[in-house]
Amino acid sequence: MTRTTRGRRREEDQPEGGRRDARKQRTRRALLDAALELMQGEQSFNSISLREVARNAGVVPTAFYRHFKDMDELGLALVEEALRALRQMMREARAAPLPTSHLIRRSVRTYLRYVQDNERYFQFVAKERFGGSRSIRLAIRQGIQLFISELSTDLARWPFLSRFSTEELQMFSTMIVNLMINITALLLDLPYDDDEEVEALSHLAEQQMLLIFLGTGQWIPKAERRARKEAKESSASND
Amino acid sequence: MTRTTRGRRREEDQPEGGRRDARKQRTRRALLDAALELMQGEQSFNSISLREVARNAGVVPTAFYRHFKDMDELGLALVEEALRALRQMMREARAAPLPTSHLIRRSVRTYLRYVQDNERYFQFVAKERFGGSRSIRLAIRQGIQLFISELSTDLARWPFLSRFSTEELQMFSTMIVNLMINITALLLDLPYDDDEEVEALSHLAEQQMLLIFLGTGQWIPKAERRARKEAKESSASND
DNA sequence: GATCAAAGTCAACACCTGTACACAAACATC
DNA sequence: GATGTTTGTGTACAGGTGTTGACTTTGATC
Repeated sequence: MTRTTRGRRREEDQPEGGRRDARKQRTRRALLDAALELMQGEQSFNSISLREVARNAGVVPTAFYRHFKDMDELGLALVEEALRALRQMMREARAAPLPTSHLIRRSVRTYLRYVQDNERYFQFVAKERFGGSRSIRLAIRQGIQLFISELSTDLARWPFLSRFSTEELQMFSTMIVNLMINITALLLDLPYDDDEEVEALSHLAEQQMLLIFLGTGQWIPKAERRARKEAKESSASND
Repeated sequence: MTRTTRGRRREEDQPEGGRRDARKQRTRRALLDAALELMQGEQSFNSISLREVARNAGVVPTAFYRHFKDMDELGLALVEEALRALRQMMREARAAPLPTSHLIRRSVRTYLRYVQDNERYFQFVAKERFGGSRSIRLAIRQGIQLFISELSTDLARWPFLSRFSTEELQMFSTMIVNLMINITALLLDLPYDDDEEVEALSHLAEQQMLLIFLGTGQWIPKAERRARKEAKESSASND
């Protein structure tokens, strides 16, 4: 698909460094940015028009088609960008792991800071997670699911969680991620970056996460549950 | 505002039982239903047009204005209806309290059944909670907040939760409600009422709720936390 | 420098949108 | 039954929409 030229092109194949391509990427970016900007207000993705996006990108409507065949295609591109950025944040976090002291506190704050820095993307994802077209919703959910899986393999390394099955770890991760998504939505709805409010949200998230970890501490792994049940039954006569 | 007639009207004031009023209510309902129906598909609320709603209600566009001044006003009416129905469900649940055995299991199933029966409203709320206009978002959030408060006063009656402050109970309730909202969204996205899938979702919800309750069992009330800390400090010399 | 495909512009189309206004029918009140 | 209000209809307007096809400009390839 990329090979549109006549098939020659040897030396500089990967870089795509042509002045032409640079220009193309620039207006593509402009279109994506325009869409993101338009969604900052009241509008949802499928209530903004192709023409609006083009206008906002400083380009004529028909030029849009040189980059996306559809608004839907642009939407999927946005989802992909947003999730890729998120995954990278997580990869970085893994590379430089946080010290275990105050781990929850630090993780929450790092994440919320990241949300504030990439507000536009999160705004978009939050709105479209349930409100978007089927394809967009699916793409987002898939991305989040992947995120959950990665988190659960991280959790598996913790000593006091190692006794759980992957299925159980997935459940814990799901709850943590959902929790953070809810907090994210609240953060995005704050009128302006009010540090005090952000602080309150951080605290709330920490509390909720702590509650979940306390819960895991009491959770009886599925593997043990059957064993205990049998033990109880055999000891019933001893009572 | 209701008193549009010349001020007479004595005997049949409350019933509003005029043939005229009945007709008005009927088309008002038709408009609301039309909007709900249109949202069953891919569309979000602010991507459906006034004309579309009118057309779907079997009425001419200009007739719309006899009932709502705006699409936004219709949206708020839908929010109000949805939340009122939900609150009533809860009131009924309180009137005929569930037996404590398998309480979580029964509550979850009752609720999910209710969601399935009122699918259209939940579809609407789910989409507009983050995607809608500011006023709609606020109305929904306010309604959910009220719901959370009611749940937390219910929880306060449970013996093993009575030691917590209202603030803490609110947090627990928030988590439970958020959890159920997430499950609701998943339920709404099932292709068709696949009983097996619904069963799986029920189970998931029960597990997650159980985890939270396990967490509350380990949660140290704020009031005690200070006390324990002091006790620990004074006993430090004894170790 | 000639050639050619890609990126962007321009004008036009058929259609849909919200809203204003004048009007007809239905009903309640006297 | 006359009168006035309410509910819904019909027409019209100015403007926005997605998509088309033919065009110019621009940069890469030979």
